[in-house]
Amino acid sequence: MHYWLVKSEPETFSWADLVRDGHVVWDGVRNYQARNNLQQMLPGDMVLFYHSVTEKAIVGIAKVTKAAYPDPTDDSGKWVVVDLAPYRDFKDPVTLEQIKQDERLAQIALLRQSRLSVMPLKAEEFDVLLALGN
DNA sequence: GCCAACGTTGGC
DNA sequence: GCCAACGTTGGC
Repeated sequence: MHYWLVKSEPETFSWADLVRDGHVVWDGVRNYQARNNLQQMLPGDMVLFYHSVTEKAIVGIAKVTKAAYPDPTDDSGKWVVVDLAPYRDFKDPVTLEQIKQDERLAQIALLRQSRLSVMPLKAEEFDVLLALGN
């Protein structure tokens, strides 16, 4: 079991959209580091869902339902997607501000590499965020 | 709206 | 292979 965090602008695709649809093909990733992370995801892995730009908060937990396969929106064959399904809502969204203020999360990739859209989380970080989010 | 941090592109 | 120019992301 591994833990991950993905970002999405809620105006483009929100947690509510994922809950409504029941699943999503996580396509459009065009960054090598993000792709490498996608390739390591396995079914059952937990994925925290972060709303960037307007909300700046983690709002729910998704699960990987299908491991990496070629991105159908890409002709070059270089890029991959995974399938995600909603798993749990965060009762209390965990804001970027909260994350910054929690010393246990000082090393989180979200803060250290602000532009990365798919990143791994340590189990300890996941546990802290889960507790904050209820 | 601005800008820092990065990633990519293309000329040399 | 280097690096300047440019584009994008995302926080502020």
